[in-house]
Amino acid sequence: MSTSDPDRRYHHGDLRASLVAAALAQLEVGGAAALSLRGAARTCGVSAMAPYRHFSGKEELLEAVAASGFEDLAVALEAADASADGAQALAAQGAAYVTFACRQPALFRLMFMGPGCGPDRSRAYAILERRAATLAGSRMAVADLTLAAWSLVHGLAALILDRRVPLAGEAAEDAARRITLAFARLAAEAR
Amino acid sequence: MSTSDPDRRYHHGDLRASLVAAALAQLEVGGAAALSLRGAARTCGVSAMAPYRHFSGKEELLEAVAASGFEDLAVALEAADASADGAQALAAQGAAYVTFACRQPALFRLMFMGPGCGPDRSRAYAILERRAATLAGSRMAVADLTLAAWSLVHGLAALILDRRVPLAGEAAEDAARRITLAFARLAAEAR
DNA sequence: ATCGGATGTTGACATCGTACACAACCTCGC
DNA sequence: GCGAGGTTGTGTACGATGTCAACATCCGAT
Repeated sequence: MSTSDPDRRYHHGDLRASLVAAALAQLEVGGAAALSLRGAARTCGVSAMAPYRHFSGKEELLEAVAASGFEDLAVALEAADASADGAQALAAQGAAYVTFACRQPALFRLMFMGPGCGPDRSRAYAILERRAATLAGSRMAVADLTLAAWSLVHGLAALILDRRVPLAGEAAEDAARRITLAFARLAAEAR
Repeated sequence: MSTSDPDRRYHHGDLRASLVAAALAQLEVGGAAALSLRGAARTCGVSAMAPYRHFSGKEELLEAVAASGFEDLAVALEAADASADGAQALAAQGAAYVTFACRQPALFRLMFMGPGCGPDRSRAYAILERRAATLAGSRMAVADLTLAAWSLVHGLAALILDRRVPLAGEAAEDAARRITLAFARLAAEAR
């Protein structure tokens, strides 16, 4: 009707994307515990049941949030993978991985420890594998090297996020670069 | 009173331990999502408020559960650390770490991704560090080597648990042993 | 213009974590 | 013995959450 506030249209326009954005925002400020379906709906100015028109339930919303996180991760890794030197590039990827985790800890956790554990070898994996292939040799197959490199940075990120290791901010990224580089050189020399 | 059922004593006897055990059991069957304070109380045949006499809230119960998990982990790592050869021992520790995670996935998650993120360099860390010290050299300091080894197995475990990697059961442990061993040898040779 | 599907709303329910007040029990000092 | 006082468990209540069912509103194709 003509008299009503344009912000209060019955139809939201793009609720699905707004819900994902709201969930992401909530994730950043309050951690995973503060993420509620109702809260996201409230943020979008919509009723508690509206999200169910776009997601089958809470879990599916979280999966969508995680998916958007994987997109960002892939972009960050691709950007870091610039150096011509294989070991340097791998180290840069490692640092970028840890940086991503440190900057969006709750998102990172959700992406990996979340309820949706789909076996999706993501785009990020492909980027890493491409680099690892240039370093692999007889001592370590490509698959193992890729898995080792990924485990290394993933574990480092996880340990840092959970404060299992006294590193934070810049120091964390430095450690990631240093360790990934050492690992890459070890692998390259032993080829 | 003499007529009452002995199972229905007003005092439970050892509620605290029973609650931790109940939570652990629930964790194994239904994952972290199925873990509720009320549920644990119900399992123990006690009112919903009783747990608050032993824990300040849900978080503290979870911390107690996690602590019991760390105990078990340390025991498992210590048992695996038997071999005289440093690289072999490190590989065995890595396999044991992954095995632990695979056998009690929800517990493992709770221990690390749980709400309580205390900077406790646990006993498990000391065991690992001792081994790593025998392999470190000029190329990689003890601290970095320890951190790298831990990150490697921790990341591997995390990726396996979240099905990010197509490994399960025996294959997972094999991969852990293989990769940890390769890493340890690389480090030892480059010393 | 209208009809149907997509989108949102209201109301209700079970469950959860937790606060407050009260009851049963155990352990002392006497 | 026995009663005082702390310890442990109970009952009730409140607000928040995820989800179901039924209903309302809107937009686009016909």
